[in-house]
Amino acid sequence: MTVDPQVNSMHARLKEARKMAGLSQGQVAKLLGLHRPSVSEIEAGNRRVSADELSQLCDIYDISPDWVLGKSPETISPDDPKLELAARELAKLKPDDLSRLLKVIAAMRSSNDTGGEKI
Amino acid sequence: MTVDPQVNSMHARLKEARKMAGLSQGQVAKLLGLHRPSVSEIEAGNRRVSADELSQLCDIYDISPDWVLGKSPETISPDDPKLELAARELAKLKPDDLSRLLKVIAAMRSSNDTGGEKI
DNA sequence: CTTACTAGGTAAGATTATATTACCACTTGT
DNA sequence: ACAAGTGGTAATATAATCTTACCTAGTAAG
Repeated sequence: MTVDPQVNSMHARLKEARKMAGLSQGQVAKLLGLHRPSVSEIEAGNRRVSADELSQLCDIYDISPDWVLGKSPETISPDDPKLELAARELAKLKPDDLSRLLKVIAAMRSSNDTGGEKI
Repeated sequence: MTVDPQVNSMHARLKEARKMAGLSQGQVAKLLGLHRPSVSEIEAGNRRVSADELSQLCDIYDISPDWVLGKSPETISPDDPKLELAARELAKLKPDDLSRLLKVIAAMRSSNDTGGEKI
């Protein structure tokens, strides 16, 4: 998802997630029962987000609260013992997600991957 | 972490987590920069919790936002065959691919997707 | 070029929630 | 009994959000 290390604030992540979900502020506002300016101010960092709103936004955008609040590992040092970390992360996944992930892995291995493209 | 099926609301989980951490409302209030009645009302479900406050509470109680918001995924049993398969596949990845994958995992965690879409 | 439509940012007054102080009851220890 | 600690709740002053409105930029047609 975010692959951009400069997206480090919650409101920026929420904005990014909305765009990734292909939704407008107005659509999100309607889903949340808010007015559009409220969504605008939230994404500008000028308005707080309640825990309930955060929960709904995570459902809408299909992201996790951990990630929105910056509790998920965002950057991994290239020379870490990454396999063990990956194993720990895998254990946290739901079975369906793990199945999806296996497909991602397969796709990665079979691609020639000239680098640079986002997931 | 979990466990009491009757603890199904966020404020109840926050109260439970505070007690598990062995803290009083007054101590938490001081750590959060709030007054004690605010903590009391939060745990009674009469006051909203902002995302920032939620984040701080998770740090203080050593819990995850996913759990507080009821999005904690079922974990896969450590001896799940799919987990071993995934680990073997991960070992075949190039380092850069693995780094990218870890980010995907972080974003994917606990997202509720019954939609069965392809990746 | 003009019109219309969509998306998004922002201002101002009305409305609502929170902050702050205070007082209450209960418990524990002196 | 007393004091200290914990937690629930009320009243009002304060701060936040809501709601409406107006503005700009971009885009697609006429």
